[in-house]
Amino acid sequence: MTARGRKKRDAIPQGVVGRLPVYFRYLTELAAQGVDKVSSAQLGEALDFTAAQIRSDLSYFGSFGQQGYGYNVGELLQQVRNILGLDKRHSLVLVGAGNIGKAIGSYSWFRAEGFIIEAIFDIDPHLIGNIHGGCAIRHVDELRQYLRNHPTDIGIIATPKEAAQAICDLLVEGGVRGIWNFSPAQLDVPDEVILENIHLTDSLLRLSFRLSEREQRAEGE
Amino acid sequence: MTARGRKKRDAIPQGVVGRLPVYFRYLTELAAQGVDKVSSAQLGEALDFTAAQIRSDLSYFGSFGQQGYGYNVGELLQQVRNILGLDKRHSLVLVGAGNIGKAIGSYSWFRAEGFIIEAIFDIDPHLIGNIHGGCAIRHVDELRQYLRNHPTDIGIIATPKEAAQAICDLLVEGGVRGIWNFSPAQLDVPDEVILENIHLTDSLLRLSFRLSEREQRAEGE
DNA sequence: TAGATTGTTAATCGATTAACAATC
DNA sequence: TAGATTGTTAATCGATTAACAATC
Repeated sequence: MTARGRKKRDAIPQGVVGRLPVYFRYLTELAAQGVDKVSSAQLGEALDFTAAQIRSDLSYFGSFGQQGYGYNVGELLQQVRNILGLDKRHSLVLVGAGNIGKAIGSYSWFRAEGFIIEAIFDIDPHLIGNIHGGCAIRHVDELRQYLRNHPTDIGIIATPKEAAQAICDLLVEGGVRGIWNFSPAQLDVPDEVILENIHLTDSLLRLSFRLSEREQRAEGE
Repeated sequence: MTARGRKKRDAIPQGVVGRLPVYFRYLTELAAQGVDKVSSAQLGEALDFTAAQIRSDLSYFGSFGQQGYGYNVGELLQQVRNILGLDKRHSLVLVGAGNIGKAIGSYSWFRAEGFIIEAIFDIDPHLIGNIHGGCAIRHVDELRQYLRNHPTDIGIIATPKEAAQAICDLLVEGGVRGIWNFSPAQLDVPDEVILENIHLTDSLLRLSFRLSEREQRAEGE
């Protein structure tokens, strides 16, 4: 089966999807430094993967290198950008204008890469009308109507846990194709909607686990 | 090899570590609902894992169930809490009091579970002295001295990318055992320090990737 | 006791890596 | 051309799952 053949048929494994952004970040850095050539061995060294894994990952999407040379940084970066969907503009709505919502809304990287927050919603009457990053904050009651009039790719959920599923349902009903969830809730979405979670507490618990694992190992010795 | 034998010897696989916080979250919910019994089949159904995987995961740490009955929710939750290290208090410092830093600092869940932010640092003179969550913000120049006087378990990095590695080095030198990194930087830490990243941009890129993957699949049909 | 469900072993599946022919 | 490095195949490794004896 050819690489191109695989592209349309099989789903890309989780592991590969997880590494693509890492490649993107590093290639961006190399490009900024003016490096114009890189081999899979060099990439592997820098990112702590094996060279074989990098070549294997990239081959899911095509043949971007040249035997005896390696990869052209600018060209590979462009390919990875396209693979990640950064050649398209994405429209977003942000629900929840609390601390996390504000932090997300003010991250300029997103906008620079084509992820445009078109509207912000909150339930707190005191916040309504405030301008945040060029966006007026609207009442969450307007969300349904807004989505009817403004087709939206991605809904960001930055509400408390209790509100998250209801907001998620509204977003799905309103036709978003992806949900970026910052609440600690375990959300239910239909198969056709992509759910990506940032579970801060899970992350801290993994860290905590590994700390005690280390401790116990140290004691055991 | 017995389960208890494994505990001290082998490292716990990534996958298991990733699922433990999910078990913890769901068991907490069950306990709050007053449920007192649960089987691996029921857990699997609710969390979308196989029953065998849940039993296998738990068996790394011991035998917490009873044949013919299942698991006692309260008891299992307590065990998982201990496994995750939630039976210990953890001291933290937060570096970076911008939007993300403020969001993290105001998450009350952390404190409730024993993760206490003891000090906050920033480089902006305008912020120094401000009180945030009961903590005065100090200048980052004091970080080294602070860590000398206050042994600290975990350092949180919520600075811009450019400052992250330098802060990381200071934290490591100051003796923290874990780093919780919110900057987009790819940090270098020595083997004995645990690094846990929240890479927001990677998360958004994974979502973006899966959206275009879907699109292309839809077109292909 | 009969029914249910654990903890663990063996079988399966999938992902990673080593090796190498192809070729720049 | 000789040296280097790709893309891919086959071998290896590890994680998941099915099955079941043990037993509450």
